[in-house]
Amino acid sequence: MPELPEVETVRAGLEPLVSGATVHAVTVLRDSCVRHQEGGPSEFAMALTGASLGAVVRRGKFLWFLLEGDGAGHSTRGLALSAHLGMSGQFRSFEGEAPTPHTHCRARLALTREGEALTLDFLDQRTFGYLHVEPLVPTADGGPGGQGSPMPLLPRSVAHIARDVLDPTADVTRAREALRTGARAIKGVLLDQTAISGIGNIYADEALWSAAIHPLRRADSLTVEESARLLDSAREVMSRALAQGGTSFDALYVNVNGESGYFSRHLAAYGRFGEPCFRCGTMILKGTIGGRSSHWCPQCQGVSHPGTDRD
DNA sequence: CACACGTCCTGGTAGC
DNA sequence: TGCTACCAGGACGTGT
Repeated sequence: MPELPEVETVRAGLEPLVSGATVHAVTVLRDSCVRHQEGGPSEFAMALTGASLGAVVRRGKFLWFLLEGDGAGHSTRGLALSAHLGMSGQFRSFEGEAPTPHTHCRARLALTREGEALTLDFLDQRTFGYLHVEPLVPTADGGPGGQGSPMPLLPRSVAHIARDVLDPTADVTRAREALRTGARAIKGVLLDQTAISGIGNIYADEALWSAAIHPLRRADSLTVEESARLLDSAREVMSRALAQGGTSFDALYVNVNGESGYFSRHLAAYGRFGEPCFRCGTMILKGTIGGRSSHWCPQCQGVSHPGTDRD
């Protein structure tokens, strides 16, 4: 599942490829992939046709292409092509003549770049991903919209998403406080993209293991030191994955199971149920927290309810 | 207001 | 062998 490191790798791969290209045809092969487009597939195609693609920007797991120039009889300035990869989304590109679309291809953009044909396919086996064209709105703090952004604007659907773990302009104090606010389990807060973004189920478990914090700890039971440690752990785990992801797979080919970068990752908690903890040798436990599978070491991530309960 | 939980969907796999 | 039931995951809408 693409989390921040994968999405950033995709963004970095897409930008030099499509920046400056013009859309001349749009084919939606599965309507639900544009379900967030109010006017449906026809509006999506209409909005995009004739537009030029500019910078490719990312915040957390959200990705968007800034639109430039004029679409079919209308200006596309102030609009973005937003993309979310969901669990299995990926982009694939073809120069020259494009092959028959893959079974999982949900939409195809026919582009022209420097007079050459370029095809950009959006594939998504499990269909949680989506594309839509939407207006840009100002960021709340006037800061840059995200990684790769030249301006303080965000797609409307991303406006409520917090700055991500690796965003150098993120307010660290604020992020630390967000992590120790509320009665929820800390794991739930890590997955809440409005608190801090970019963390998915796998890296949430990894960050908690690394920081030696139980996933069921109440967020507001964390000390200032613990939330700082957790944020540092999340950042470290994500940046290590990014460094690895950037070199271990083709930027535009993130496999459905993330096979090219995913399984080669060094995971200490996620998926290691019954295996010995790398720190203390205790068997890693597995359970469901907030409807998500969770993995933790009962020894070194010990206490889920400090002062009352020992897990 | 804060939070829990069901929902969307597909394909791989465990189990019969 | 072939079938079914179940599970995984991100984000959001709805219910408490």
